Amino acid sequence: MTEAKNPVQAVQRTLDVLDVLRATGGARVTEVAREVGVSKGTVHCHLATLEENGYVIKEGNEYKLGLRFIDLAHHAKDRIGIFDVTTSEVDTLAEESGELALFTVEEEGEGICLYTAEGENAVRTEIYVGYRNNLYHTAVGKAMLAHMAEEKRDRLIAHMEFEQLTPRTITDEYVLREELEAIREEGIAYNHGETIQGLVGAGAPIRDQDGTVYGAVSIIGPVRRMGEERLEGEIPEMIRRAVNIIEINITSL
Amino acid sequence: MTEAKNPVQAVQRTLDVLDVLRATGGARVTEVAREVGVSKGTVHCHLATLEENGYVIKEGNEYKLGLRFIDLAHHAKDRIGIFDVTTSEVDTLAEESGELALFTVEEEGEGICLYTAEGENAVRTEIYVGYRNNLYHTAVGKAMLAHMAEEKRDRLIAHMEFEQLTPRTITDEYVLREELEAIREEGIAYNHGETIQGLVGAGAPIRDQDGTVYGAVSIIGPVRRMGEERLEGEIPEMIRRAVNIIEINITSL
DNA sequence: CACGATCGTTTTGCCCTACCAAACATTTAT
DNA sequence: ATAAATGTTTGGTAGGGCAAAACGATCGTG
Repeated sequence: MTEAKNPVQAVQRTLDVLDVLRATGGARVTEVAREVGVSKGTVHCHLATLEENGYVIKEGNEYKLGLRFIDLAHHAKDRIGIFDVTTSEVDTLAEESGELALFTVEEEGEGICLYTAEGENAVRTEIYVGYRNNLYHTAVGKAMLAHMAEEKRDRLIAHMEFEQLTPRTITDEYVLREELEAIREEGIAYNHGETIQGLVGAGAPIRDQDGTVYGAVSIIGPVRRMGEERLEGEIPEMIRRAVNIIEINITSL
Repeated sequence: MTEAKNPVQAVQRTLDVLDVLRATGGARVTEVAREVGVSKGTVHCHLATLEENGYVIKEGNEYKLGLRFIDLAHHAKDRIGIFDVTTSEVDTLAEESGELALFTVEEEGEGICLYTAEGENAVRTEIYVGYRNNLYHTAVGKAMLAHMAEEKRDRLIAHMEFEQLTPRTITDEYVLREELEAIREEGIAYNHGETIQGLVGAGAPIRDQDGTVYGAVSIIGPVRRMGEERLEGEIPEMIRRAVNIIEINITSL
C-alpha cells in the first residue's frame, strides 16, 4: 500500500467503520464508536451516509454491510481477465482430486482467493472467495512469489512480517528464497502444513508467454489423504495439466 | 434509502468516486474529477486514501476497484442465511430447463441478483451477481412484491418511478396491483417480455412458515423456446418443486 | 530528440464541515 | 413504572477538506 500524503480523514473513518461491520457481521452505533475510537454522533453520521447509498443497511438498530458491495465486487473481478477461463479448470481439479481446489491472485503483497471448488471430500476451511492471506506460507503464495519479477519479489519480501503459524512455517527470508528457487526448478510449490498443521497442498502459477504471473491454482487437503506419494505424484500432475489448459486459453484472449 | 440528516460530505464524495470507477471499469484522476465535479487535487486525495486501504488499486495512472470489495461482498452475503440452501436448487433449475436460473433478494426496494446458474442454452444477458434492477418489471420482483407485508409493498409502490422499457412493461400502479393479486392466487409470477422484448420468465418467492419473503427464484429465456405452453406448464412446475425444497431446508436452519 | 501540451501530484490558504460534547428522544431492562 | 442505556439531533469550534495554482512527470508530435 502506498502511503497517502494527504489522506482524507473522514474517508478513513468510514473505512474503519465498514471494517468493524465486516469483522463483527453487524454492529450498533455505540459498539462501532468504541471500536473505532470516535464519538457516537460521528459514527451515526457516517453510517447514515453509507446507508443512503446502499453500502450499509439498518436492521432495527443494527447496521450491516449492504448488498451493494456485491455489485462492486463483481466489477472489481472484471479486472481479472482470466477469471472465466480459470474457474472451469479449478472445478475439474476439485472433482478429479476430491479435495478443495483454489484460484488465487496477488494484490498489494497479499494473496486473494477468487474462486473455490469443493471436491467430494473437500476439507472445511475458513477460506472463502475474497479471503486474504500472506504469501510466504501458502502454496499459491509461494508459487506466485517464485515466478514474479525479481524486483517485485524483493520488494514484497522486504516488507514481510513473518509469523510462526505452525512449526513448519518459514520465518526466515533466506530459507524462503531457497525454497522459491526450488519451486522455480520444479514448477510446483508445496504447503507442508505451514498455514495450519495437518493441512497440506500443492500449487502452480498461471503465466502468459511473457512470464507475467496472473495468479495461481492449488489443491489442498488433509495430510492423512495427501501423503508424500500423492502430494508429489498425481496432485502436481493434475495441476500441471490444468495450468497448461488455462495458459493456452489465455493466449487466445 | 432513508435520507441522512447530517451526511458526511467527504464520504459522499468518495462513494461518488467509487461509482465512477465502477461505471467506467477504471479511470484516471482527471476523468474522475470531471465526472464527479470536484477538483483534481481533491480526487487525488480521496483515491490515495482508498488505495492505502486496498479499496482501489493503481495501475500506471489508472485507478480501479480493488479486490478488497470481494471480501466485503462475501461478508455482506453472509446476511442472507438461505444462500447456500438455495444455490444448489438454482443449479438444478438451470440444468433441468437448460435456461438461465436466478436467485434474487430485495433490499431497499431493489431486486439484487445473488446467484445465477446457466443451463445448456442459457441466454446471454447483462445480469450478473450483484446486478440490481427494479421490482415492477421482473418475475422475481413481482413475486416478492406480491407476497411481502402489505405496508412494505405500499411504501415501495408509492416510491416507484415507472419506466416503459418495452411495450409490455407495467407503468401503472393499479395495473401492477391487479397483477400482484393474480400472482398471489397462482403462486407464480411471470415476466412477459417486460424488461427486454422477447425475454420471458417465471418466478416464485421463497418464504418461511410465517410468510416472510426471503427472496425469489426464476427461470428466464427467449420467447421462442418459452412459448405459453412451456412457460405456464413445466417451468412453473420446476420452480414450485425447487421452492418447496428450499423452504423445507429453511425450516431446519 | 526536443519541445509543448497534458496530466498527476503537492502546496497554500481559506472557508466549511467533520467532529465532540451535550441535550434530547427512544428503547431496553429491571 | 422507572431507570439506565442507546440512538439521534444540535450547536460551536477547531481542524481539515476543498479549489486554485505551482510544480513535476509523462505523453505525444513534429
